Formats: sequence, C-alpha cells, structure tokens
Amino acid sequence: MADETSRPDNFLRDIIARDVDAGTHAGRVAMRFPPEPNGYPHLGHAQSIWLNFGLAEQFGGTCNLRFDDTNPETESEEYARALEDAVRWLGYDPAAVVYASDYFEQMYAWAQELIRKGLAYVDSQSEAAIREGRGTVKEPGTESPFRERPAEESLRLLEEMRRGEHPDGSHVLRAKIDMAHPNMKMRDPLMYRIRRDAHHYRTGTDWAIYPLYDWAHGQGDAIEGITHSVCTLEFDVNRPLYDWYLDAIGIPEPRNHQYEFARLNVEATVMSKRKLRRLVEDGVVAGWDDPRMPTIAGLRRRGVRPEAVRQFAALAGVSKVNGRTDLALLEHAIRDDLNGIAKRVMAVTEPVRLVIENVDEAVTLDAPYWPHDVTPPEGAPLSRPLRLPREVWIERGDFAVEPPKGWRRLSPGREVWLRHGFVIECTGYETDETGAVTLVRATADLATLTGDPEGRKVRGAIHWVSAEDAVPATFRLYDRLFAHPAPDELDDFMTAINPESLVIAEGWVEPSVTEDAADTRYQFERTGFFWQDPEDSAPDALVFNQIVSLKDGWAKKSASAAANPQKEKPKPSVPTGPRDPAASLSEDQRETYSALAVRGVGREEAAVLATDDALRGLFESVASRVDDPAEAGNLVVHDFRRALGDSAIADSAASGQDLADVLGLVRSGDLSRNAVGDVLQHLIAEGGTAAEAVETLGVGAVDESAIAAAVDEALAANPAEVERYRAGEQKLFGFFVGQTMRRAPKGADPKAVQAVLRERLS
RNA sequence: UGCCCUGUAGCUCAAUUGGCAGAGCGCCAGUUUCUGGAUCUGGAGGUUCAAGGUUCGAUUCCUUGCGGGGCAACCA
Repeated sequence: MADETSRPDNFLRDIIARDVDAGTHAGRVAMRFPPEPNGYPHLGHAQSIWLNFGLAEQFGGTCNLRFDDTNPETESEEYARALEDAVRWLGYDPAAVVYASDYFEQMYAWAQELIRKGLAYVDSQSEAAIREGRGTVKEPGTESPFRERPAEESLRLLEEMRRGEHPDGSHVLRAKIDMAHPNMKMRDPLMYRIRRDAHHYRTGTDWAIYPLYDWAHGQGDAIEGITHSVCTLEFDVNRPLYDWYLDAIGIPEPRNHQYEFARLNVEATVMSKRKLRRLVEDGVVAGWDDPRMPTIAGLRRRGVRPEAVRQFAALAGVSKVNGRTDLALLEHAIRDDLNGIAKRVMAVTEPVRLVIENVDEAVTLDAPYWPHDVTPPEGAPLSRPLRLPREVWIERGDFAVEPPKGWRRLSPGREVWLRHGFVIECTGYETDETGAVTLVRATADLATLTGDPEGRKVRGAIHWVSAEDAVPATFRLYDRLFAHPAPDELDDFMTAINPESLVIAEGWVEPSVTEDAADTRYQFERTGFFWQDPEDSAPDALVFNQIVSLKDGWAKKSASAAANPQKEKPKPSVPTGPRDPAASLSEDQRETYSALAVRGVGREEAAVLATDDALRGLFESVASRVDDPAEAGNLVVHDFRRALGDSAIADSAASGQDLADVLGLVRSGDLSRNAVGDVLQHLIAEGGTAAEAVETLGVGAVDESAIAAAVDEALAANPAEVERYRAGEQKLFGFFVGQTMRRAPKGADPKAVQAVLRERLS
C-alpha cells in the first residue's frame, strides 16, 4: 500500500503498540470495521476504514469487515454491498467478510446461559413501563416486577419468543445488572426484542427475536478473536456493558477491549445518514453519488482517488475531541495526489473570442503536458502538438477593460503570454449593446515564439484553445454544498445550502483529450483538476467534473480586500478570585476538614482527606508516626494516590508504617524526593519495607561523583544549549537538570544536581 | 440533581509519560516560474481554559470552577 503521510502518533496506535510490546495477545493484532448496513458509506466511514485496516496493516495484523446487522427493519443487501465496495475501493482487503447474524445461534445459547446463571430475565412490561422504570440520568430506576421470575419460566418464554409465539413488544430479554447504576446503560439493558414479522436480509424469517447492539457487538468481537475494538466516542458509556457481557459469558483475558475515538466532521458538510437522505430526497443533489456529497460514491464520481481519501484521513488525525476538520485539508490532500499524475491541458470554460490580427497561418506548437517541477509518471506522453491559429477562445475573466491594481492578464495596451505560444498585446475589443465584451483584438510578437528574447519580461500567461480545433464541452464546477461552516449546528441545515455549489458552464477543450482514456484526470491549466463524468460524458458530448479547483491567490486577494477583515476580539477574562477548598464539602466533612487544617495539613489536602475515609485512615496512621501532618498529608494525597493508580486503597500492600518510613528516608537524605513515587509503587504492589524497596529498586542516595559525572555528560551532549545558556538564556537551567536526571542513577537528588550544575555553568 | 469523555497556534493533531511547547494545513512575505498553481525559503500566530495545590521543575499529577461533547431508542 502506498505510504500515507502518517501522523507521528495517535493514542490508539500507542495502545496497540504497548500491547504488542507486552505480548498481551502473543503479539497478535486483530481489528474489525463493523458498519451497520443501513446507509451509504461516507467520509466518516472512510476514516474508520483507514483507521482499522491501517492499524492492522501497521502491526502486521488482520482486519475483518463485519456487518452489524442486528436490526432487520433498516438494513439491506444494497447497503452492505456499497460498504464492501468502499472498503475495497480504498485499497483494503478484509481478512474475512462476516456478519453479526452469523452468530445469532451462539448468542442465543449464551443468553440461555445468562438466564440460568440468574444474570438475565424475560421482562413482560410494556415498552412505556420499561422506559418509565429506567429512571432518568439524575434519578435511579426501579426494578421490574418480572425481575425475579424463575429461570425456567424465562427460558421457556425466550424459546417461545424466538419461535414467534408472542407479538412484538410483549416481552424482552434483559440483563440483570443494577437499576440504580449511575450509568444508564447498566440499568438492566435489553438483550433481545421481538420483531416477529420483520424480514432480515440474510436470515429471512428464521428468527422472531433480534439481539440489540450491546448484546451482539462484543460477542462478535470475541468470536472473531478481535484484540482491539475501535468505535466512536458516543459508545464510551457502553464500554462497561461491553465488558460486563464478556464477563457474564465467561470470556477470559486476554480478550477484546473497546477503545473510542472522535468521529470525523468536515467543515461545510453534513455527515448523518438522515441529513444526507434529505438532500437526496429533496432533490438538492442529483443522488447519493452527486459529486457534492461527502459519500464515497460522491467523492468517487467527482474524480477523487482513494489515495487522496486515505491521505486526508491520516492528515485529519485521531483523538478524543469532537472537532471539525478544515475543508482546506481535504482539498490539499486531493490536489497533492493529483498534482503528480494529472497532465496539464487547456480548456476554456467561459469563452470570449480573441483575434490575433498579424497571424494568418496557424502555428503548430509542441506543448509539454507536464510543468518543469513535476516528473511525469512512467510511460506517460510528454507533450502533444497544439495548433495556434488566428482565432482562439480565451477566458472571459482573463480580459479586463479597466484592469484593477495588480492585474497580470489581458487588457487594452497590455501584454501577456498565450500559454506555450507567444506574447500578445491587446489592441482593442468589441462590445454588444449591453456593454459585454464580444471580441478581443491583439497582435502577436512572433519573436517570442521560440522563447523569451533577451530583456523581455512578461508577467502573466493565460490559457486558450484554438477556435478552429477545440471540442465543445460542458464543465460542472463544484463548490462546497453549504455556505455555512457547520450546517448541522443550524436549526435547519437546509437553509445553508450554497446556491452556487454547482455551476454548469459550456465552453471548449483542446482536441487532444479525445484520444485519452475516459477516466484520465487532467489539470486544466489555471482552472483546476477535472475528469469526465463517468455517467454523463460521451465522446460526442463531453462532460467534465471539476475534482478540485486550483488555489487561487488572485481571487483570494480580491476577496479579502472586499470583505473587511474582522479582528478577533480578545475573550473577556473572568477573575475567579480566591477559592475555599472546603466550599463543596458537606457539613460533617467540613468539620473534619477544619480539624485537619488546624493540625497543619494543607487546605487542598485536608479537603481531599475529608471526603475519603479510607485515605484519611491511612493518613492518620502515617501522621501518628511522624510529627509533621502537612508532610504526611502531601505524601498520602499526592504521592501515594498517584502511585496507587486505578487500584483501591484496600488492595495496597503498603502500611502507614511503610509510608512513615519513606518520609523518614527522605528526611535523612537517604531517599530523593524524586524517587518517592517509584518506591511507593513498589510498596503498594509488592509489600516489604521501605528500606528493602529502596534497595531493590536501586534508588538509594547517589554520591557526589556520580552526579558530577552525569552533569558533565549532559553538558557535553548539549554544547549548543550550554552556549545559549552562557549567552543569557537562563530558562535552560531546567533543561540541564532534566538531561542530567535522565543520565544519573535513579536515586539522584535534583537539589544536588542543581548545585553541581550551578558550579559547572558559572 | 447524577455519571462518563474532553479542553495545547485560525483548523487538525504532537510533545520521549514530570525536564527547551512542536508539526501539517491555513495565513503573510520572499524565491522561482510562460499555470496568480506547484516548488523552495522565511515569518507571524501560545496566559497549554481558569484559579489554587504537590514538586527543584507541571501541557503532563491533585482539587475546584468554567467551556465543549455524550448517556434516560424494544437504533447502532
């Protein structure tokens, strides 16, 4: 696969790399792209495809294409096919093409198992009652009266549901978790619903019940041996449920885990299926493959190549922040891709006739297809003959009766190059009764035909086509579909439609194009990249789609001169003022807080301790052994808690005595403050005494000579920085400390390092 | 009366896991040019959301506040 400009890193790559290094799945990486076949694929899918398949590729892993077809009412074969086409068009080959519906039988067996284990039950409440019972985001739910139904009864009902003996909505299967769970997804989520009369595009009427997303997704991942299950951000609240189901059916570690990233949004377009459908149904666009659509089909018909789409996905990057990517980035990726493969030819989209008065016989030029700075693709023709006769078409926009400042094109009395030809000077023009220019007159300087004679400097060059030889053509000039950067944030996104998103122009193209393959991509010089519309173009009626325009410095300059540049106003800074750390404490907690503060514990630390009984217990245990409550508070609240990470205090093997010993070692100078974290981590995980931990970790006090050696090494390795420091860049001192700490033995005391550094650098 | 995710340049993302705040795109200049493209060079642009705390040292750890997003479908 072609090399994309790859980002230095993204967090998903980091996670996978860490797992591979740790040998978590014996180094295996298995991804999957899991679309629901209920709509046409778009740029967002493209990024997901790039991410999943690309990541798998990078780590020598596999990636499946799995259709998440658990909802028979919205899904179809047609969509599934479009999705698979998109994957292959983007250049990826799935290790396997699979379907969630392949696993229905297995999922059913697991569901029975959950019922037997008392982890699931058939609920016979109405849909409304279930909704009611779920509570709200701020209030706990209530348990269903069917929650304790005997397993045999649930089993029997489920079997009947499966066979279609119960009408839609009469029963559901629910997991038995916790109706008061702060995460709504965990309040006895539904596993199966009845869709008795639905016709699934693959399983037909075999099933009368269908699994819900959560009860299907992780299981599919597990069956396929997926290692990293990547999905979009809104599923982060589903992750606990994903893991709960895997636990419930007994999938052991190492197993599949879910990670979330932010879906792609692009400036001036919409990406939701609903909105895209509205554009099609309201006739705003010509169809799902209209070149203005952000669909894969649209991009494809526009003439964009998969290389550009992949490049764009890579450039856009991956993170957990919802943002909106500049359209300029997409356009850049497209231009960058086409720049090296599109031959340059000439076409005039808005023609006006130019008569060269001193030319009678046409001149035939040998015009290069490629500019000097592009190396042509292998085997590509290098040039074509071009007839330049007395009359040619030029672009209406390239002639001005009264040229504005900075004009480099034609106007009365001025000179320009006719691209590949000679310099002409405008001698006059004709207009019709409305004042519109109908014809431009010029004389050629034939001496310039073979090159630029000494001392002649003509700034501009305009493109043209022979009026005698050119072929008529229709040009579809596409622009952004929406005139607003974020149409989906509007009350009605349809009000933001850009009326000029498609301009159809009738003009002329040079005859050489009729000899090219129909899917040839061109740059029409000074206009943009084009190709023939794959549906509507015919040899005797050429239709060209603009893939992307060229960057137009002149248009930008005139536009920005017109619109008065508005300066961003500085955001008003709201003074926050001093804060009471105890402000959000309850009455009781506040009392505890005050007592701690009086004893000398820092206020921030006291506030933390007041809300956490377990932590406060540990603190008291430490404080009773050292006579400095402030230090004990800092150690427990900051160092200990950080070292603890995600584990619980109860799981810590470190005692109050151990922590007190650590403080003692710091005080006596036997342990650097810098190494406290490592020692604590060791004590928490392994137990033992503080002294032993220092010993095993080798972070004991470091003698002066070793520090001096590290300092010298650090300074020697960064001579330029030393010079800058000596020249007055004081802030580099911290940099040297860091460099030295990295080289010195683990237990080195930064204060000692600084002392040596100061001496060496003075 | 909640829970989760998340705030770094105009935009999209980095920052060797606590040690000189960077890149691409965009923008502005200059270079080059028979494409106002491309190339090449340079530049501007930062209170790392804010205030406290821990630390020799904080974009990174802690606390609180503020902003953005998500969660109450028998959708995914």
